[in-house]
Amino acid sequence: MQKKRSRIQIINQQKVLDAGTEIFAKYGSRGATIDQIADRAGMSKPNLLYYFKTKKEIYLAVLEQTLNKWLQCMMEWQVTGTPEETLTDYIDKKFRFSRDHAAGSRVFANEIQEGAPILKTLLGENLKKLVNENTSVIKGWIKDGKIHPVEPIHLLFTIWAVTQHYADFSAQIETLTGKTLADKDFYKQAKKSATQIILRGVLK
Amino acid sequence: MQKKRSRIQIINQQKVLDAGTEIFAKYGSRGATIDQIADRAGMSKPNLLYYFKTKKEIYLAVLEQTLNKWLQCMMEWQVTGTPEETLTDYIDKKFRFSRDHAAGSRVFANEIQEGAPILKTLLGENLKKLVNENTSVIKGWIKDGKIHPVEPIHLLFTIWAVTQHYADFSAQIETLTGKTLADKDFYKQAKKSATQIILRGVLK
Amino acid sequence: MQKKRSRIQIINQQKVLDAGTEIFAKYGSRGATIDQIADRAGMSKPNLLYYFKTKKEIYLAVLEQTLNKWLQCMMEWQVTGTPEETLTDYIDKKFRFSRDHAAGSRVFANEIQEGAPILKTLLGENLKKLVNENTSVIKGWIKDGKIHPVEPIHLLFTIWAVTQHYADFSAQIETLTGKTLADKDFYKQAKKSATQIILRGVLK
Amino acid sequence: MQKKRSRIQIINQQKVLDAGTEIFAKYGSRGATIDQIADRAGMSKPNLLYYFKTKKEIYLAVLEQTLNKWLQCMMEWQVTGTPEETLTDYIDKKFRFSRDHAAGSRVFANEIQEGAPILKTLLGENLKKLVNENTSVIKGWIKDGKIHPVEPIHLLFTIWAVTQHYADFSAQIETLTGKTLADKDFYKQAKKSATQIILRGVLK
DNA sequence: TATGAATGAGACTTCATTCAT
DNA sequence: TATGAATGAAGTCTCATTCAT
Repeated sequence: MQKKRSRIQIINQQKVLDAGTEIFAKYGSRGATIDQIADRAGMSKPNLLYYFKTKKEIYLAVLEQTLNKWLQCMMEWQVTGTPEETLTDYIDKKFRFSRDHAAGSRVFANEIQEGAPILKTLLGENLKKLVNENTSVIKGWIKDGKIHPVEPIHLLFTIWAVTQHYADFSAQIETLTGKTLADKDFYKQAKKSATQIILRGVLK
Repeated sequence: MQKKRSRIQIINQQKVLDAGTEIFAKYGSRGATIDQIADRAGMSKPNLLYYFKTKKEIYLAVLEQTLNKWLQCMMEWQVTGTPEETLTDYIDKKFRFSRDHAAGSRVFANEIQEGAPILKTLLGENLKKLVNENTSVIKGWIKDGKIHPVEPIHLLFTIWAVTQHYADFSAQIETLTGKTLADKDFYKQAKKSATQIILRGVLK
Repeated sequence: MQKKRSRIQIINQQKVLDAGTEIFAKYGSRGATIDQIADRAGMSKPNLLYYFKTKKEIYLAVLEQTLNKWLQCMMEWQVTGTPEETLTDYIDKKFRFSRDHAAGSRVFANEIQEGAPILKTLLGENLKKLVNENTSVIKGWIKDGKIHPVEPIHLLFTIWAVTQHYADFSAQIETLTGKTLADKDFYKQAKKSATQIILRGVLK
Repeated sequence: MQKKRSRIQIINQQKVLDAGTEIFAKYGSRGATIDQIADRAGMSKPNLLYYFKTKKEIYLAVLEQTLNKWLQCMMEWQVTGTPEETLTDYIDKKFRFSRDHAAGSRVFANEIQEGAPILKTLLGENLKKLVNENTSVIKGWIKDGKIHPVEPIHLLFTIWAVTQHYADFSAQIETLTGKTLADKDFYKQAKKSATQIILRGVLK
């Protein structure tokens, strides 16, 4: 029997998660303070702690929520189409994630920089499995002569790098261009450029 | 009259900078503690504070030192050669920076995620100027029909993204491959893959 | 006009008093928390506070309830009989109190250790008067040559010490013997031993 | 190689232990606050925490220090002499402990009331062994017809009860008599009365 | 009568920084 | 130059109490 969560509980917990995502994205799990999170969530610190007993608990929930969305994105790698279709679709999904979950992406980046003490246990072997599936598909393409020979794992890293960059370095990008992925034209342009380079870079 | 710096001073200050770089890379400017830095530097906290009066001073020095090395790397963009030569050389330099200054790169990444409050003043318009120079060159190549038309700034972002990814996400990469850029073969493979994709992606 | 107390009110207030006695006995007036008491009383914290407005109020009520029972016990010192009868009866009553109100006895012990800030005002001169009456009786016995000469107050302390020990140190006693005063045989044995020693110790 | 402890460290740690003993005696492990302890020790809270990292650590050290003194007292049960000599000596030692370590005795009393979560592990089977040795001796006396038949364990409890009572209930005793064991005459009187009653209570 | 939600005060603990040697 | 000792400020968390329903 699962715990009943009243309407207000769900709303407030989500408020905390959203605020926490923003703050953890900026300052990391250690640098972030409950005060900051409570402030951004628009509630008092003790009230926040009524919903999540400890800072760690908030961090965990933030990580988990982001992870779920991220895994969903990762798993939707469509293996049925041609390499061009598959890669285009994958890059599209990753870009969408970067735009819609920029802060979450940065929380991940931070967690990884801190040595991923939590993520490792949350992910376990899941990521490895997903990656193995993806690289297998790429290997197949190469064997079938559909794309240029390239180390599959590095192709994946390249895609991740480019798509996540727009989320993780949005501050820098905004300084240089005045734009973020929230800007529709900029988003299209960024996605188009990245897709072009990568596709042309591997397709025969 | 500038302060005399004895031999031991120079050595110890560098010890602190190295330790600080590692710790700030992991935990950000707020999350890092002087204790951790002193510990890694192998000196007592008060002794460390004899060399740098405050935590902020350490952070600033770390940032500045990394910035100098980074700017040097950025400015060595050789505009004389062909696009192929120029890009190959640039990617090579960025990869070398990622390998030799992985922690510094992560300090940057953190600083940018925190909103780059210090970097902005340290960089001022320098980065914009550099970027403008680079994009001008790329625009010239396109106009001359030497490379496919791409948004120059996004090409730059792509290169940065890929090259920095190996430094900033080394923890994740190590989990998945068991390797880091410190591994010679892995380094070559990564650089080769990235270079291939990007060059093929833009060259005609 | 006194407040009407409904049936449920009386029941719940007693629940709180019982739970409070247990918890205050373990952790003292400061160390005990309303949460613990509410938990043990099987009601929510706000509901508990509907019956007693503050923690102090609970503590006071617990103390007062125990005090009443204790005074009743103390006042039933039967002066009419022989020393043997009187002491036997007194020890019996004190033992019964220890058995039936072990937790209450420990609440007292705690209160006294904390300096008895409340008890002092609740007791006022009552205890002194009672003690004076008792010591007078003992003095009479001595004068009449009925018992060995002994400082009356120390005889009282001895009786209190032994009888209360079984309540206040029941945890230790249980560790060593596996028994408590709730065990009928153990209770008889303890009372018999104590009575024997004390009676033989003072009777001629 | 054991940690070096400078002179001032030893002094300050002892200051904390003494203050801690007093405060824990009054308020128990939960009710006591670091502020109170620091206050009584005459040092600032952070400075106190420089010597003992947590409140629990102080509590443990207090308990351990008292335990050592207590065990020493318990183990000096001189089995060589007559029952009269042995018991007199034992009561004397227990009284001295009550006088010299009254606060420590109350810390114990509190710890036992809280269920002795720490003491149990610190003591382990030690106390049981000690008690078994003592009761064996008493059984021998009874078999040899040297003392009246009594349950040995209850004789021990009686002695403990009376001797500890003067420490654990010193507040009450002071209220009633205006004296504590620190008063030489009162100490002698108390010890004499207790010894008389108990000896006469068991010796033939 | 009962309880989920909210909060200010205060307790524990960490940490940057200073002092004294 | 080096470090043990000390501290104020700030951060995490608990808890008595109140509010609203």
